[in-house]
Amino acid sequence: MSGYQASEIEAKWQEAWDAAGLFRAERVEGKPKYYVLEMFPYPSGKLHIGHVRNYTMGDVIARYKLATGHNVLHPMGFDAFGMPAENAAMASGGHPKDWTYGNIDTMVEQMKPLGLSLDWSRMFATCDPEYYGQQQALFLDFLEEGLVYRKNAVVNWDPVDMTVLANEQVENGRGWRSGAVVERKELTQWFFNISSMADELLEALDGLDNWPAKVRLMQENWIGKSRGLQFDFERMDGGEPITVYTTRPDTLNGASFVGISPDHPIAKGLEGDPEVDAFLAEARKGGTTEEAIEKAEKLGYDTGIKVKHPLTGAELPVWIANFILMDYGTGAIFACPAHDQRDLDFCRKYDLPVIDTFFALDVPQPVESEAFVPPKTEKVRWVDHFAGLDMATGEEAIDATIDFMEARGLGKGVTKFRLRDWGLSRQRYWGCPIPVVHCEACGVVPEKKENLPIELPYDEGAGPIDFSVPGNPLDRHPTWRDVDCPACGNPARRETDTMDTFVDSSWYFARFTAPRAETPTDMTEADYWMNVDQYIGGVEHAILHLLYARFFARAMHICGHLPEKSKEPFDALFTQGMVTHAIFQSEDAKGRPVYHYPEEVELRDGKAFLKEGGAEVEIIPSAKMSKSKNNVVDPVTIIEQYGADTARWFVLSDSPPERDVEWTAAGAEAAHKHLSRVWNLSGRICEMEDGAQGEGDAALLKEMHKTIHDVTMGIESFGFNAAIAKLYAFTNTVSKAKAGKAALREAVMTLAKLMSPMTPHLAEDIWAHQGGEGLCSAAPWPEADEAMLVDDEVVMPIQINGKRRAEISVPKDMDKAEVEKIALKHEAVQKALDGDAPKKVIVVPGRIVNVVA
RNA sequence: GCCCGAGUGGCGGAAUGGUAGACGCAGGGGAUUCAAAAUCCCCCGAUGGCAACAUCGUGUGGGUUCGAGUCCCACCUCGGGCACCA
Repeated sequence: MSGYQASEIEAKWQEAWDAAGLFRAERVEGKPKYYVLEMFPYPSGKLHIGHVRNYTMGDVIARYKLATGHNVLHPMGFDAFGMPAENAAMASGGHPKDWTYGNIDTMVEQMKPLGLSLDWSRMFATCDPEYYGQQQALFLDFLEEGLVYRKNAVVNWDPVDMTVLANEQVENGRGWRSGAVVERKELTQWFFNISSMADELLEALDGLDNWPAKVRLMQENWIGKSRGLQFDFERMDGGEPITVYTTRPDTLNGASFVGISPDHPIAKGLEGDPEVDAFLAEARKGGTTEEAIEKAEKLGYDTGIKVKHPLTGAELPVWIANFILMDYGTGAIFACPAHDQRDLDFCRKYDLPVIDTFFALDVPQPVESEAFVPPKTEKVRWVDHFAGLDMATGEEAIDATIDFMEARGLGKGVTKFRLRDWGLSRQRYWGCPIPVVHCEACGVVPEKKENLPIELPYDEGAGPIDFSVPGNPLDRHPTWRDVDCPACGNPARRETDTMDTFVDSSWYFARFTAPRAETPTDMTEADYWMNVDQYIGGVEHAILHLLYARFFARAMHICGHLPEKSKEPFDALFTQGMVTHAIFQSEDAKGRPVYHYPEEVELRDGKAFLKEGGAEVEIIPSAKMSKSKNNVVDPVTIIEQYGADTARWFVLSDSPPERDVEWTAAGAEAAHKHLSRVWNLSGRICEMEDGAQGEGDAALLKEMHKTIHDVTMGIESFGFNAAIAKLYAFTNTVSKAKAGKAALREAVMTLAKLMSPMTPHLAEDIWAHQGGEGLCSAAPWPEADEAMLVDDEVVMPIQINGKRRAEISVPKDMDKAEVEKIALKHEAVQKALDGDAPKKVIVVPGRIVNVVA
């Protein structure tokens, strides 16, 4: 035997699985199904080791479920629309479509050698017209149900390039290409009415027991349900009252001004005044992200308008402030600087009054430069509170205030959500066209379904699809825009905006259940395969993607494309960490950083040296892989060097799956050595003489059952690293066991089966060598014998005052009193007690004894 | 700025509120070898001690508990998200 040759083994078994059609998913009524899905990749060009980890995790689950008798659906596709394809076209010419499909081919080619148990027959890319045509059909259905509508919203506007920018294209408030200061500009856009489901999406989080608590919490905060007070400020000049919404009505006494958004109708009404225009222009500078708005310098403009405080009758000025969002509440607030840091900074800057409305119980200090913002559950002392409160918490005061205002007809308790409607229009080429037509006579007209898909124009060669000029090529296309109105037949213009790529990824999981259907889904298939039993992906998608998909599933149910049970489409969610890698960095003569590829570097005693020249380089550990830092590990290289099983084993072995894992060459080497060890072990067992039982048979069997139990639990609970640790330990046990051939053969075949979800090729090879029946991948999962899991004797540590001082070995079932008696007789305990009686003795059966002296 | 996580030996990490450091890497010692590679065996948190053992030790500071890596409060550092990156 020549040793473990991964490349030969892996190709051979992949062919065998293919030939057996092992991973082809077909609906079998009555057979329990299991749908495993990893978030599908963006076709960036090359497979990343992070993908390998992600898909291996899903594969472990898929293969395990196959072995436990499930009909497994494990599909793969590509999230193929998006900006990088246009950026590539901008940088080096070519067409986004060619770039994208080229990348998909490469990535599929790189993915196949990993031996993933995927049903490749179901593969699609979201840029396939067959897919996005169905997405257009969904859009039309949503439109009919009132789930899509048009309104104005702000975008990042580059005033030099005259184009809309993505947040990513805004760097420090400036356009990435032009360098011009970005402005916030309003545009009419399409919106999904996700806020109409805000309460439902919030309530349903409670039912998602198999989602990480942190994701549910993040979504809860994002939806941001709040109860507050909505009320009017009368204008002294008799104009339309200003309606404000506040979540802190209890601080109404401390109001020092009323603030309105630069996009508020009153602010717009003042446009034309050069001073106002100048301020609004200034206030609209910068990007649209909440982060940019929060961090921007707080600016205000006194409109000169005065309003009357509804309770005190005091006159308050109305200011336009750049940090007030038109999208949240009513776009108008009252500011209470004493109890809000942002308001306080603003008031100090513009010399507005600061009025304390409550003080801490112990030291009543007036607010100076720091706002007093205690938790809403803390009792504070109120100053002349209108509802007659003296000592009360913020929560109590808020309720009392709302009651007080409602009773007098001055305001209304209102529940609002932070969640905004989902703007889906993108002024870009490489996305799903929005299937509507603008007609002068008929207005916005939906396309007829029989005209779908509305395909993107390809226009081979140079020409209309040109990215050397800023803006959307569809918008300047000479012919694509021109259509006849589907309603009246007169000349009209096609909508040139395309859909947000989040739309593409909001229903692909449903499409996988019937990827070639002539409608978005096939209800028979959807009813059988849905829901996704286990969804796996990065935490970075905790909010947007997962919330949008939840909305889409509900919307699809309303339109009859998904069953009721799929309103929550993902039964269980797991969020995995990234794969990181050290950066090897030195400096050039001018002190600029130079990054070295891992293969250029040699490691000795924890230090890194250049292979060429031998100079020492700095090691920066655990950095996110990035092309510009030269620390990307290419899975293809790893597979060529060690094989897919080694790569799979390594990415699962060291770190817990939800955390980042650091790729190290030493770790990969070690994983490969271990797999060789197992392979050799199997070989040695094959060559043994038949016959005699070994003295270690019973002990080996016992360890085997414990390992089955631990590994099974490990896989079920996503503790892959811990499961692998048990497999290491069991390998050591088997190789040291003084057992007969039959027992060893059973042990190593069990080891192979337990390893098969992680290292399926190696497992298959060992299975065949040991004469296993059929394919290892198709063999049933072993079951642990409960009787084998318990030891008759247990070692119990004895603590004295919480510190471990001794241990005793007692029968497993010995009762507490007996254990206590033995423990107290122990010399260490006797010594500690020094003749006194113990104050207390705690015996936790089978675990520990603690003597309090 | 706001929301959510994470922090344990030289390193990756293990540990239903119950013996902190399983398992792996690196390192040290030994066996084998003419020698090396490969392989196999043993040791391996810090400090003190020949040793038995003792003290300290899970980012920092407090707290709850017979007992805290685990629960609570405050803080520090790093990571994710902030609605047009996917």
